[in-house]
Amino acid sequence: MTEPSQHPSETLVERARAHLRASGMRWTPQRRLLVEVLLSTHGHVTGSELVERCRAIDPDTTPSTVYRSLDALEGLGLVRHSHGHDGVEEYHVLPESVHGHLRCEACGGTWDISEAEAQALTQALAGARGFAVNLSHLTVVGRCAQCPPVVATAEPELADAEP
Amino acid sequence: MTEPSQHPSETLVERARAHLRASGMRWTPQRRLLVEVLLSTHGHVTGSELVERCRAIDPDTTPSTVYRSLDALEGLGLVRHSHGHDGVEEYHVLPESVHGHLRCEACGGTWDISEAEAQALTQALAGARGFAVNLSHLTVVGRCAQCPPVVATAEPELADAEP
DNA sequence: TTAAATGCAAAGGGTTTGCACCGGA
DNA sequence: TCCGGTGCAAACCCTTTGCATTTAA
Repeated sequence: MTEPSQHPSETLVERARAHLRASGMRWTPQRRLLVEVLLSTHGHVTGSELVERCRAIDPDTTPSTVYRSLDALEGLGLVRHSHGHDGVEEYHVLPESVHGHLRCEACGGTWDISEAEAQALTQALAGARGFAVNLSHLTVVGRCAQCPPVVATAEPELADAEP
Repeated sequence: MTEPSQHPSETLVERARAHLRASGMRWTPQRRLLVEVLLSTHGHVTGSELVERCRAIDPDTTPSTVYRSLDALEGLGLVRHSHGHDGVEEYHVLPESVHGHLRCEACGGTWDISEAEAQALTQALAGARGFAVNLSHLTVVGRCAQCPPVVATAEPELADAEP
């Protein structure tokens, strides 16, 4: 995976263009902008965030174009979407390797979960149920090491009132 | 309308009422209906599904009331919500035990994941990262044993074009 | 040339909110 | 009585769609 001369993302933009054109789709300024924004993105972004970011660069950006382009790019496998913490669609870019996500519900931080790290889960489920985990759709929510643990939720506990 | 019957849900409705009243909240026909609908619910329901189901029984049901009551009940710990497959909020009732969910992306079936079953994952993440998994927010997507495995996604593979 | 993409504006679906009235406790 | 709840309608947010126009190839 060594790119000889240029910025890695430079190459990726190039590839995105090639992919689009190879599929009979067109390489437009709007799509180029979107691809660049996507490539400058670390973890996940929601559709509306992408609209914003594109607009920050080109104020003429239109939501419909962004969403349609996102669709197109997704069809080519350049981006993928999953469901986010609040039920918002989230896109993430170029999954070089299949991985899941970890999100801290306190600080909002996110990290990747590698296949190796998820192995404990995938194997457990495969063994017990014959269930094949789709790692790219896995988001694990909880508390990261930096955030204080939950402070005794003071919960009514309806279900356990039973003697 | 007080049946001295011993349907388990009968008891739970009673408890829900007690909980509400203990918190200074009121027990209204609308809330009673919602609680009954919730208790007759197996897995998860979306807010709008709940609105529908309530409307099926009482056509005068109003969305705003349902959502507000859902909020109230959630505040008491009687229901919990998580994010669903398409990013829709999903409620599930009375989590007697904390558990996650398993969803087959082919047949749409869902199952619970017990703490024991998730232990492999939670321990792995706790050990490696000090991350405390919130099991009730865990949804694992994949293929169940009954559904055929994915048939070679024929994916463009942008990220790794050549060896 | 010519079909694909764009931009606009309007629709859509689920959820939320403001406000006056209603009704549990 | 009194404050929480209800109902209605309108607002909202994000996303999608129809259609005429533009534009990449």
